[in-house]
Amino acid sequence: MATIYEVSKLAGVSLATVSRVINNIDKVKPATRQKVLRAMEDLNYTPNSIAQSLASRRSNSIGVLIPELHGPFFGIMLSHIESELRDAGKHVMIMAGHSDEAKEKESLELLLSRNCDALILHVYSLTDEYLLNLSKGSVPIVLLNRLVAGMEDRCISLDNEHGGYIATKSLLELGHKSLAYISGPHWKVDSFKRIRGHKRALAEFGLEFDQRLMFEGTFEEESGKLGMEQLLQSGIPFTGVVCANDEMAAGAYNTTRKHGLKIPDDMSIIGYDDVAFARYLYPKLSSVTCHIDQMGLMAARSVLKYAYEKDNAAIQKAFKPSVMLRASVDKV
Amino acid sequence: MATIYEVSKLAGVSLATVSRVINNIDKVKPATRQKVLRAMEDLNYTPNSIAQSLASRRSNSIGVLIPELHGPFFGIMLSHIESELRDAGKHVMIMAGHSDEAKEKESLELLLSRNCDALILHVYSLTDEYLLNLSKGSVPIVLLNRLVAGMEDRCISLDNEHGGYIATKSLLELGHKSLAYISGPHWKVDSFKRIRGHKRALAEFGLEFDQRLMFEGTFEEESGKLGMEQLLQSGIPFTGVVCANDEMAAGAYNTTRKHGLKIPDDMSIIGYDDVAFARYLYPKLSSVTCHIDQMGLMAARSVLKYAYEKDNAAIQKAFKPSVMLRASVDKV
DNA sequence: TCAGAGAGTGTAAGCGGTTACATAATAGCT
DNA sequence: AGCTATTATGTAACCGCTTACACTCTCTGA
Repeated sequence: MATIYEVSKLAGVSLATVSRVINNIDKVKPATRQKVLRAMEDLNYTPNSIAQSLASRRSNSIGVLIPELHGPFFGIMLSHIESELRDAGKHVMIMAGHSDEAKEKESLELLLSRNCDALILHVYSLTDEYLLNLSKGSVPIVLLNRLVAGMEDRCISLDNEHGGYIATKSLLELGHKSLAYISGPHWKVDSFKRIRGHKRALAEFGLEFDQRLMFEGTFEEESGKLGMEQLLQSGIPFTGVVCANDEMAAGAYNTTRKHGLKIPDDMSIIGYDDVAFARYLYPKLSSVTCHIDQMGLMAARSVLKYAYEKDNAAIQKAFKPSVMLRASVDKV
Repeated sequence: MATIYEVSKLAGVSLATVSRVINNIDKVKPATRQKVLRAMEDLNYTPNSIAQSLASRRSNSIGVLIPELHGPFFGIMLSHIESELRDAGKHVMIMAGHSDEAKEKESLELLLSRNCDALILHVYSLTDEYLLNLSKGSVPIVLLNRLVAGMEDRCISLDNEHGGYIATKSLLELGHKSLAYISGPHWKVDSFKRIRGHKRALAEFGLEFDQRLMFEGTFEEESGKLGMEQLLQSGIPFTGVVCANDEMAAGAYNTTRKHGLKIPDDMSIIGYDDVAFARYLYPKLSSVTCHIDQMGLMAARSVLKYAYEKDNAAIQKAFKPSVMLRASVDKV
């Protein structure tokens, strides 16, 4: 790999001038610029971005820490973050935190030690306190799907309580009087809030929450199957089930059919997240759409604003999910 | 951020000694090591990996270039690459190439300029020649889902012709005599090879290939719908359809139902890739599984072998897809 | 007792750039 | 032409770390 030194020698100018040409800063006489470009071309030179980063204490790269690299949810988010930043000439360093405190911390430190200009964090295990403290450092951080007091302007958040509320409400409005709920792990704050919304909707319609119609799943398809199985066997009658994500809803479909029940005639089902495959299911799954593409986009824009002072695009911080009703639900 | 210099001053030793402690190389007297560790702790010091990388010309990071960040396929692959490498203390820099030559090249150069110790490339637009040339450079590269002559030992490849062959064959073995095919874009080599396998299976069973039963889709659900629509309207009778991926199969499900046909009674459908949601569909979608998890794993191991001389795990280079028959197909 | 070996540590020259500051070249004006 | 204000370029000190090499101490064994 050629270095800037070789370029400067070939072009007959100083290191500084080459650097100026590379970075397009300061004025360089057109003729000189040409000589340098020519030399760069001849040597097939690419600046070493590590060296640039060390010297300039900037890296043009944004660290992104998400729970997992797979899954329909994160992929979309990542994809939008990347394309927006790439269009702005920045690039992303992606790491997975696996919802594990040690790993999240380790990844975070690595991203920092790599001179990331900013960080987009979608983390579960790190505490509010830790994040708040981090946000006081010199590297701008943006939080995804989280709202931490004291740094609201850096949070792209989603109102999970509202999501749980509208999911349940949309079924109640169809006349359902008894609903089951398949939730995610209770310790996850997202799960917890959705449940709260569920209860609020029930209360609003004058219905009692029945603990026996609540199943705690894992967000995986298998637990949707299992949950539906247990709910049906409980003997408590219900005409609809609200699932805390689409995978579990897919599992619920499976069990429902196995019991000879028709969707939506005998059982209305609604999911959450509205991932791509919700529309592939038959009947098409109703779901709560979380605007993950938009959230990704806004995280990217926030970074452009806070880390690079590019303040030309509107930024939405707080998102409210909305319901997509499809063939999986019906009047009772 | 504290620097190595401050640590050395606080510990009362030289920079070199601190560096030795950090990297665990050479012998350092236990007492000295303690002093250094103590100082590091006190200053809450983390080595600046950019500087480490520049000085050592190594980065402990592997560049990964894939077509897209979203989609069920790439997510799984990425996920496996990342976890294997992470277990080995390495980390990944991920970029998306968007199947566009300019972007792929640009991303590649960025990864190189970031001192990546090795590269895992899943690219479509770069030519064999370019890749072969690249592989002669000093940075080890591993190719995913591609076989380039002259660098076979660096290729993790998948036999797409065979995949197309077994997909079709599995339907023919069930007694089908007339099959339609919904393919991906013909210019993509993967699509092309699968079609070739399809034709080979037909020939083997003494069946003529009928161009009118071939639809060129885009690998997206919508084109599966559209393709099935056109195929059904063509008037040529067929009892099964082979789809070049699962998304299009999902689309085909949709259209098939709309026409009042039952799956698998009236129409057998098989997909390709065997992504997660194939099992969520009803009836469960038969598919060709590509072992993408394994391919990701092997790519990671190859990197460990070629870039870090870790040669302890077996590496499989060539993969053959296999058929997963589920409820979406039946005897005719 | 002393040379030689080995262990432990320090010195200083990079790695490939950026950038404040100094200096040289040119342009603009009287 | 002469002087100043700009503009263009060069010089050299970093950025934070690694590492070849030199050096200083023990510790052996003859």
